[in-house]
Amino acid sequence: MNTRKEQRISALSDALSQHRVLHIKNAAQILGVSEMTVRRDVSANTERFGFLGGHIVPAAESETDNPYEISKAADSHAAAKRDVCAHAADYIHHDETIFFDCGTTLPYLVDLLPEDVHLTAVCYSLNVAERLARKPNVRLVMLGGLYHPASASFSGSSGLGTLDSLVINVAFLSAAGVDSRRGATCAHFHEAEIKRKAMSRAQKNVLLIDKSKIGKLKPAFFSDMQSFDAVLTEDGPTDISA
Amino acid sequence: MNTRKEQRISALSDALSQHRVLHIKNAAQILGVSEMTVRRDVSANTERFGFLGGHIVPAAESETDNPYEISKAADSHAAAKRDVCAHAADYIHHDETIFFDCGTTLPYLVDLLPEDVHLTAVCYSLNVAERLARKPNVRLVMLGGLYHPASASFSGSSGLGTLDSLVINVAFLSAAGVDSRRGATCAHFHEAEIKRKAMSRAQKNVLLIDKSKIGKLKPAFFSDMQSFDAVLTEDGPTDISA
DNA sequence: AGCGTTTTGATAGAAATATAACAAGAGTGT
DNA sequence: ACACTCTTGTTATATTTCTATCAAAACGCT
Repeated sequence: MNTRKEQRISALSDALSQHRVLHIKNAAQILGVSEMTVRRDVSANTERFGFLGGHIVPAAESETDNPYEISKAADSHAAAKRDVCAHAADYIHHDETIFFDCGTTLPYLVDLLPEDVHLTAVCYSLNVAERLARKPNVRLVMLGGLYHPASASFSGSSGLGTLDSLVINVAFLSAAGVDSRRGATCAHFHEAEIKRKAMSRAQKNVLLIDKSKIGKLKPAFFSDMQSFDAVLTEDGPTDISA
Repeated sequence: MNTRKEQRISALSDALSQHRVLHIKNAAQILGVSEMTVRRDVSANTERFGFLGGHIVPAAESETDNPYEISKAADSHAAAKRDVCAHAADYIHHDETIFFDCGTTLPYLVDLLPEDVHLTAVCYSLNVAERLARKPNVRLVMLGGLYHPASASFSGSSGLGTLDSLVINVAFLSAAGVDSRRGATCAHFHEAEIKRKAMSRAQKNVLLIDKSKIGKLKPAFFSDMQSFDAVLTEDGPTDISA
């Protein structure tokens, strides 16, 4: 069975995968049917398509139901993270090899990278890799392994092995907890392992944290504070031991 | 300088990275300004934001100008690829380890995977990994290395080494060219290397191609046709040597 | 062909979004 | 404080999108 309707759905799906969004008018033209029919097709297939204004979008894009409950906290955290990363620009130079840690802070740093900066980037997080892959002048090296959804990162000996063959000029690290006496900690042990190895391979280690992390303690230790060449918060370079 | 406007832009950016789209009303509420101001902010920052219906979306999402010039060819290719993948479902069973090749066909296969199928997936392409990572019941193993934008895939000895430690039940492979006498070929040598290794580790090798690939020849050879346990096209299992 | 069902297109009215113009307010520098 | 500029909010209007309804067309079945 291959009804007309199914054919339209299929064609719609194709068109959408090309243009990421499609105006109903265009969709109607493409499918050779009326706008009304397009509307009906889309609303009958909410698992695949969604509406947004007068446009058709892939299902995932359509607006989440939560009209407004962005916690002020999460919101300001994000702003803080961007501020933190703004200070990191000073440590990035042309033609260097940079290690990007996983976590929610580092993606902001990648977004802030100028389009024209030419560098080799090393990462082990899907989030970060996606963004780095879009930069035209970045040579991307990814450490693979087993995927961990919680941090969108990979773990495994092959990644650690790859690090052994790399010279890293600067490593940008994040931490879920930072304490002047107990050092930098994160939530997962596999992350700590990669962080440690990356730091040992790097000429310069820069920790990027928003201030909310200071004083916190997480299960996986990966470095004492002395090992960082700089600690950047939203206020710029900061001395944690103080 | 950190004007009110810049703060809003920043906050908008944060809100957008949480919800992928944002209705103007909600944005106005979040930022504590009028809808008119939100509109002005968005239209003043077309590099970062776009409009879609009454909604704000990340810049990349907003509709491309081309109202309709989807080549019939490209269009039917996409449909063909989905059709090809539809036939592959028969080869996927619970709790097996599946290798996913890179290329433009395989992402369709991932999209077609049922949510509830539990399997270990091995891949070496960013496209495919992103999609696999979204599947709740998939344990993802990614082969890392140096990134190749042309195929969104990675190459390197660490990935090959990882394959050595895996047992693969089924490998789904793609090819840019298929010829009954000269075998399966692809555009890049680093891909061929991975494909060969993956095939050698797999109990079953399934080639997924749309029929347009038949008779074509590309620079990098990776397998003769006899080595495939099945060749699937949009017509289902096909005998290429015929 | 004839009948009932389903699908499609057209229309009109309601709701939402977009644009423009103007007034009120905030910020800057003298 | 004053004049000036820039930013923001409000209102009104035009345009677009949405929903519901009904008639026409296509389809399936006997």
